[in-house]
Amino acid sequence: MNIQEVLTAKVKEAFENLYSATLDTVEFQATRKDFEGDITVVVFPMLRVKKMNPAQLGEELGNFLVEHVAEVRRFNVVKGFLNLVIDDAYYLNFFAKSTENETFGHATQKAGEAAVMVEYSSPNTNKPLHLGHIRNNLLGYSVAEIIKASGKKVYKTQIINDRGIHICKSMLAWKRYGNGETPESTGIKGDKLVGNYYVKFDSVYKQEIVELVANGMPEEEAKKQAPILLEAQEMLRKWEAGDAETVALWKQMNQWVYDGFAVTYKNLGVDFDALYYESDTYLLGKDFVAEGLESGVFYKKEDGSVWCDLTDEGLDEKIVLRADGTAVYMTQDIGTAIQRVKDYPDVGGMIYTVGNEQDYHFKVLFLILKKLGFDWSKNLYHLSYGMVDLPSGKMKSREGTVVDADDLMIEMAATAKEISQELGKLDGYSEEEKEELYKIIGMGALKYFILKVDPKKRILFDPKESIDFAGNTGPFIQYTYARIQSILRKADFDYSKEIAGIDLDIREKEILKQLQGYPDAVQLAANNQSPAVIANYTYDLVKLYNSFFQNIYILGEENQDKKIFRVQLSKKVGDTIKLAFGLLGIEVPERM
RNA sequence: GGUCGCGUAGCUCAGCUGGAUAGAGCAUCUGCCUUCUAAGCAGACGGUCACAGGUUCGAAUCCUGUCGCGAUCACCA
Repeated sequence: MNIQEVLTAKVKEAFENLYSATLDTVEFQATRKDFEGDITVVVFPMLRVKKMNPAQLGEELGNFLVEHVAEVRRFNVVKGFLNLVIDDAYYLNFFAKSTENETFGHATQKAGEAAVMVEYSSPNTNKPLHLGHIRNNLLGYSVAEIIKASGKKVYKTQIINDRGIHICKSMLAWKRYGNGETPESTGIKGDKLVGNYYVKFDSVYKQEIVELVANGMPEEEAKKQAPILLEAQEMLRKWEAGDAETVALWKQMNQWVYDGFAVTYKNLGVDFDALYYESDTYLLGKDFVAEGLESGVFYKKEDGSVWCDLTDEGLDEKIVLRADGTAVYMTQDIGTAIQRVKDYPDVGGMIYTVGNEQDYHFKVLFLILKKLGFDWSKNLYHLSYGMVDLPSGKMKSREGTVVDADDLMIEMAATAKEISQELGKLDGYSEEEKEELYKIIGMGALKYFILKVDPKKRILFDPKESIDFAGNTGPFIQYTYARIQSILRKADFDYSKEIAGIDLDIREKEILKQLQGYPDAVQLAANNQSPAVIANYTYDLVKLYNSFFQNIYILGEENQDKKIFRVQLSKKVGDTIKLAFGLLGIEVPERM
């Protein structure tokens, strides 16, 4: 039981005894630094129940608590705030218990609790991943890990957009201009190779438009009539008809892309439990449209197209099936969602990690699934995040204004290497170990940089300004972890015994208070689907620890019990950093 | 134009379901490596929380309006 729960009961009891009145809730906050105390009871809300002077009420409550609650040492009252000083013994006792649990703060999976499916990444297969995908992947992966740690079973999934006009464009350009190039023959990473032809397609397409316009065709018309576009559309029709040659090329080029993505995912450190391919699912959903048509959820227009009327919900009408009977995006999303619950019957809800440009789409999708009567539809969430923009504006693959994911990761490691070499603390590490470490630090900087900001806010990324390695950054936190490991390596004595009865330094107490808040931080992060909560929590913990580390001797302490406690405390902070960073997908180094 | 999101220090961001004098980092300036890793620590400087109303004992936080930025409103995905 944490101190807040203990005090809630006692304050209520005090109220009954002193004023024969009943409190529903008791409001707490951390005591401000300017006053003495560890936790503060806000008395203002109590005035509604018992009308009296807030300072006097605080005074009387304080006296009662000191008398009846062992943990409360003393108190002071400032205006309507009752500041309580909590006994060191309480924190030592909490600490002893928390150290028994290696994964303190992470809940074990509760029996009977429904699983959650988290979708993220979901790329198109016609071009390599860029910084925008990095944000998506890091967010999705991290939220999945956080929800796991909050006590639920999680499936990570993605839907790979492997079919459609976009991949046909790359295929066509490769067929025309590729001269049989392969990743093997050129040494170019598969997704990059395919992406090159997507860019090639676009430049030919643009050229054709210019020529058509020069010959007198209106631009709108030219955009639709450019020969290379018509040919790509023809290719898509062939694909849908199952044309052997087209399908073979499609398979081959997609495979190149998958091989390339696999490398990027591995370097990013993300993984998936279940893969869905659009080529398998794009026809799904039609049956449910038919059912919905029958039950009146949808209606048919004269031309045969099927719609859902959402004007009652303040939205528009939305098409769910084309006039020619083919599926639109919404159709397959309906089908895929239903398919997933069929495949994984323990799933009770889903989280879609998709940019905020699709807010409207998901609002509609969830409403439609609700109208179709699926009870799990109430547990569908769109983890909507802001775009990653450059100073010049949006990233555009076709125009080459993207920050490539692979390149960025390499740059981050290179920067880490530069800084490390300047500091020169890695004597005794082999070149291999060093390279591995540079990657860990570089990725730590990148991941923390992205995850520490609230998902819904957009990020401006300036390639000219490198990501920081000092201050509120991943490497700062990793560095603190490495410092702690250094202490632990040097602590060549048995520090396992439980310590009680020592006086705590104010800095030690602050660390203990912060540690006690870790379980709440995990739950809050899970509820808000926000890795930023974990990032900020960890930063605060690390700041407190560094202040302690720099101002108080640990191994140099003469009192044996204090020395042991400080080593234990260091270890616990290190363990917590590792756990928390694990939720962000960031590794921690033994040295740096 | 309708809808949704965002607007906090020069820059990048915290600030939970309303609570004390709004907090960090970067940048600028001072100190600190002959005991545990200076990617650090200790400190200084820096804010009309976009603006205007409202609710409340109390508003950066909740409500309304205005302004600014972004997204979206396709038989595209």
